[in-house]
Amino acid sequence: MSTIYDVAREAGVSIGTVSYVLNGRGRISPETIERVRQAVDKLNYQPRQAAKALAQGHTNSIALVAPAKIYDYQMGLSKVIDAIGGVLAQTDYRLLIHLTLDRPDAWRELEEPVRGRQMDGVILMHVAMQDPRVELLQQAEMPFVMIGRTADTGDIPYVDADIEACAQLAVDYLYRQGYQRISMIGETGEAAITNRLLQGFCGALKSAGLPCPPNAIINVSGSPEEARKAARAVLQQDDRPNGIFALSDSTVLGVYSAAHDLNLSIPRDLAVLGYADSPLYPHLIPPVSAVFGSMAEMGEEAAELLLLKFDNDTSIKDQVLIPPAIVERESTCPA
Amino acid sequence: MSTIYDVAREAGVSIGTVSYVLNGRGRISPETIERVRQAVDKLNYQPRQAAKALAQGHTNSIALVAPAKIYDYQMGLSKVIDAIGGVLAQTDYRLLIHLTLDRPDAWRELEEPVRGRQMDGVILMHVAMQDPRVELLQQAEMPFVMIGRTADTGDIPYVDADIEACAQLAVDYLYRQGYQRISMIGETGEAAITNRLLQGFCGALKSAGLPCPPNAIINVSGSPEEARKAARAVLQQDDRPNGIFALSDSTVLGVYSAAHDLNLSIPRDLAVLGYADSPLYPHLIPPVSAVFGSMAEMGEEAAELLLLKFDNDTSIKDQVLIPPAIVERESTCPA
DNA sequence: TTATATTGGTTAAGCGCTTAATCAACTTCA
DNA sequence: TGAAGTTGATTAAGCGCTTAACCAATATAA
Repeated sequence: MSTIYDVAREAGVSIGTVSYVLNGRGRISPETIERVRQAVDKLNYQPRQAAKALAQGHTNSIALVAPAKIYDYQMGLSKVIDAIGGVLAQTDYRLLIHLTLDRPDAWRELEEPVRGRQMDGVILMHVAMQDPRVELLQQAEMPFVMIGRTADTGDIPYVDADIEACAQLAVDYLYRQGYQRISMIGETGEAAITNRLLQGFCGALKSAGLPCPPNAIINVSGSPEEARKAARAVLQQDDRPNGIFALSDSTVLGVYSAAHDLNLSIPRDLAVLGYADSPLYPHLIPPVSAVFGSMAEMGEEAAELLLLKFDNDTSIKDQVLIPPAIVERESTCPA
Repeated sequence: MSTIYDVAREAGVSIGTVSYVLNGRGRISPETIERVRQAVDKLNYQPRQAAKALAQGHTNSIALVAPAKIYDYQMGLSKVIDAIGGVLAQTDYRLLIHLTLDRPDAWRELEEPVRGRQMDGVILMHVAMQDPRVELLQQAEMPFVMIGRTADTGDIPYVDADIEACAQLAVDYLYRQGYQRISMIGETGEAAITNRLLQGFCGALKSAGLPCPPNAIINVSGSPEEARKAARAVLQQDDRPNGIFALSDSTVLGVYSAAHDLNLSIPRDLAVLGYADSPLYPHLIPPVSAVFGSMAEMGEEAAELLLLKFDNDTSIKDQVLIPPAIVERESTCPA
């Protein structure tokens, strides 16, 4: 591999000049620029990133950290990547992705890169507020933004769907479609999220003049199997729900299976409303209606927020809630 | 952030000693090691990766490059990551992930990191042999291994499922289950792959004493919609197939929808056999039988192969084919 | 006792860049 | 004509590590 010295020699200039040309700074004459360019091409030169990073004190890359749990991908990872990539393309930042396996202590794999400054900033996606990585980032004074979690404390920047509004909208919508007995099933992860969901849920019921049932939310782990079991149990009760708000695509899969088990037809006997913008939804049978805040918007906001942090702009709003919308498909019987 | 100088001062030794302690090399007394350790802890020191990389000439990280196309995730990305992670955990290599968006020229985003030596090696997953990135890696003399593609030329190292054997096994299996009119639908990507599939497909038919039909393989883009249309067209023919080998999970989704459109019951009227080990398969209705070579095995092999390349071990077999297996679920009517 | 290893470090060069400071050669202007 | 910019470079220090080479002190062997 050729170095900046080779290029300098080839072009008959000093390495400083080469550096200035490559970075478009300094005062260099057009002829010299051209000579350097040609030398670069001829030698097929590309600056070594480690050297650049060491000299500059930053790496010009940001990392997206997300769980590798497969069904989470469906929850819009690619849309987020797309959006972040779009924003970063305007800058000279690059995007690294750290997918964390679902193993105990897997978070530690982030320690070396973060504290060793492999990146300038981090976007944490679908990572719980209490996750040790949050503290890691804070202690390492690494700028970061969370996606898909709403913080309770004021000092953690995040972009999230307005899940309270989501729950409200979901219930509202189902109710208006004629489904009056509504349950939520899914993995809420944290108490804070559960509470926010219940808030929206009960709020919607109340404004419809209905009481807020106990056990409105059925918490299951992320796997479709668990959701299937839970849904089956609920759907066998006397006063079984006729509308289910399923909090992830894997929950939807479970609920669909449960409905099939019990010979319930969707949407005739049971409405299923998904959460998030899973690419799976249009392709299940029947296609799944869903409520969600745009992942693309969240990705964009998060990226921009992080970039602002780099300019240590303190005047920015650190907490962004994306308003939800409904996509109507066939699992909820459009009136 | 503290540097190695701070640690050296704190421990009362030279920076060389600190470096030796941290890397477990050199000859250092237990007492000195302890002192350095304490200084490291006290100052919360972590070596800056850029400095380390520059001094050592390598970064101790390898990159997994894969398309960000969402349905591809299902084809085992997380299993591959898991497997690679498992292998790398034994070493001191770290795994970076570069997800390439489905945009023209998106491959160029790999140019800077690769030529700038941000990683020591690359694993290319589900990337075509003719992809410009292959040439990029070769020109940059960056060690790499491909996953999920079989090379025709001898000089490109790869790990892939034995797709010829997959097709053969698929047909064989369907045939034995009583499905005699079999079609393949999916995105083959390259002519080489199509040919290999046909080879296995027709081989199996021939050994069953059947002729090899024209149009045995229906090539569609990766989207479920296209697969749905194609499947619907095929299933409306006079002599419609009663068994379909669907080459990806998104194809399976399309075929399932098509069957539903035409009121065909799976597996009674139509058997559907998926390809690859998608986590989706167990959760569709009915659960999807599939044939595939283990993604975990592929990931492991690829990682080990790459590590061997680092020791420029030339004596290694560069081409690995993983033998396929069948997972029987309910979409193919177990006899 | 003297030559020879061994132990436990230190020294300093080098990795390949960036960039502030500097400088020589021209212009411009009073 | 000389002082003051301006242009287009060069110089050299520094980023934070690694590591070969070296060295002093102590242990071992002849």
